[in-house]
Amino acid sequence: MRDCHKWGQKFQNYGLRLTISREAILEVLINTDKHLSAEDIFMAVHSNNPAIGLTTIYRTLELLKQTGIVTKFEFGHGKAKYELTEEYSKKKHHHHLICKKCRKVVDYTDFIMEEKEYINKAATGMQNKFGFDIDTHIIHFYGICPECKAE
Amino acid sequence: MRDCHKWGQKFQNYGLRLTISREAILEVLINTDKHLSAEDIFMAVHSNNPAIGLTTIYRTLELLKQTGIVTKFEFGHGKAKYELTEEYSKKKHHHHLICKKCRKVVDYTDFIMEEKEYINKAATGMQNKFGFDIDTHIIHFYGICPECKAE
DNA sequence: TCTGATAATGAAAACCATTATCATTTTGTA
DNA sequence: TACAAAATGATAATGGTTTTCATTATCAGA
Repeated sequence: MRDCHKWGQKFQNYGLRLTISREAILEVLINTDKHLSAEDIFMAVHSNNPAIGLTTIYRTLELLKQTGIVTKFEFGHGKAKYELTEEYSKKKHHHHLICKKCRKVVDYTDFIMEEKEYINKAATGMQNKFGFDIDTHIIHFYGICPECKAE
Repeated sequence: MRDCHKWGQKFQNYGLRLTISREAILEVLINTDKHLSAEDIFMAVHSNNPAIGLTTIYRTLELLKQTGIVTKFEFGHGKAKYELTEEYSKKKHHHHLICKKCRKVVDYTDFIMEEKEYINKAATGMQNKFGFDIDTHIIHFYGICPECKAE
């Protein structure tokens, strides 16, 4: 990687330090296209940096969430999953497709224009109706994946 | 109430019994327009039926979820919330608007046609692309409510 | 109505992801 | 280099949810 300028900057602005642990965690997040739990990240980091504890993973993820670098998702299966926000990720804007049986999560990137249209209308509507300022939305689709269907 | 035929039927089909506890829990769910946690339901049930324990609440909610009578939501603040599915509820199809500060949840029912259009396209797309059978989706909007903004 | 098989229940303990505590180490800066 | 602030790891605590297990309620058939 060695491309931490963007975060380095962000960390500075928040008075935070860019430490080995934090770099290692970011590196894991950058080099995956999966949806990792804190424990997944812990194990990935652990292979190179056995000294980094699970507590630090959680703390750092919380920090990264607060600075808008990662998003935390709860798919409803106990463990939360984390991924880089659009601004910091190579991934396109996407939603999640979750298999109710095996809990696999797949990204879905089509029909973004249609989605934007709907979301904008809805967000404006809510602004007017309730005075809520909307800044994020999530869309999850639940179903059964082909592998589980085949069983 | 005394209008349990629909569930009574459903319970029968699954070889389940329609007990006092289950009726009491359903009654609470019917007579609210809020998003209740297991504990909320426990407390509501407890006033009339002090003998019913929290374990039964959890077990029953899981059962109701499996039979498609209630939906479980995880808004990401610890406790899961439950509400009747559309088929069994007086509520219209709606989505959730969640205040990130005070965690209030508000229902939002507008722009359903636009939503349907987008969701149908997306669901069909996913069917074709991944072979996933989609049967539910959730849309959550996150923001700051007017009360929290005022503070 | 009784009876036995099965399902449902409550209390308590177990679970397990996440958070808080606190003493120690690391970091950036004077 | 020295010092204050931030970061860390090990451990304990938290808290919502599940399991366990002995007891009780329910239903179908005799």
